[in-house]
Amino acid sequence: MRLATWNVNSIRVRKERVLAWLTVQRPDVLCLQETKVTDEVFPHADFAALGYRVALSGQRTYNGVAILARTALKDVVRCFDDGEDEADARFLAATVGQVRVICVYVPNGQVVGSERFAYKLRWLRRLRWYLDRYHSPQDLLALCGDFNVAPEPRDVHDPDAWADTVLFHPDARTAFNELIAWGLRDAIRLHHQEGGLYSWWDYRQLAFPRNHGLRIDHVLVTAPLAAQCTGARIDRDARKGQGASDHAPVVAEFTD
DNA sequence: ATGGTTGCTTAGCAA
Repeated sequence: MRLATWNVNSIRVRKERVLAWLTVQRPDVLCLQETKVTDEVFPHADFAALGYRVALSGQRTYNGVAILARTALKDVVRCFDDGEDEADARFLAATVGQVRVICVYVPNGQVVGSERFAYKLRWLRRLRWYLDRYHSPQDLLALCGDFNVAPEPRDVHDPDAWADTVLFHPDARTAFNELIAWGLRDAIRLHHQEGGLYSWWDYRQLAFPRNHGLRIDHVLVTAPLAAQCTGARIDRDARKGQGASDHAPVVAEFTD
């Protein structure tokens, strides 16, 4: 199984690029974030033509997540079901084959100390609660998406400069680590230990050509799924050129 | 210290 995650920053603007990427990469599962469209507007037919089925939790203007798969998507869930009001479409889970796939778009947090940052930390804790409540670390489970957290200094081009920002703040890293501590492995780190592997580059200041990036998009897997993980990579090429998302896809491979 | 870019929506916000 080939599993990928990609923050596309508007499926409307990125549709042709995503279709072209699917045609070449042929993942079995693709998790999308920031689709920015309601479910009625999502271009189902274009993906169906490439052989993909779709599970959606969409929203106008902001957020929006989707899971594309070449086989059936079963037992679709769209919220934590923890009793809290949730206006944002940031969570989507579905079973593909034997694997439970969870697609998340973790809140960015905007500014450290803001209400949005508190919401980000709270959201990560709710995600941990969801795993405790509905899953076991022994499940075949992949938690994929844009976490808006770079876990370690080697995941940030300039850790000192980014330490006070929402993407690399100690509180965000702690919340992320508490999620990992439930029983998850970072698919990229199962296979690559070097720094300089980034999944997001700001549109501004020529950040991409300078490789001023951060690794904030992740495929996190339970131990049983980690045992089946034969490789992982970030497709930096997908960030190149005009009309690219500011994120690159993360791809992981598993034996069946 | 600030700005810079993109997308959605139309001047300002979110990222």
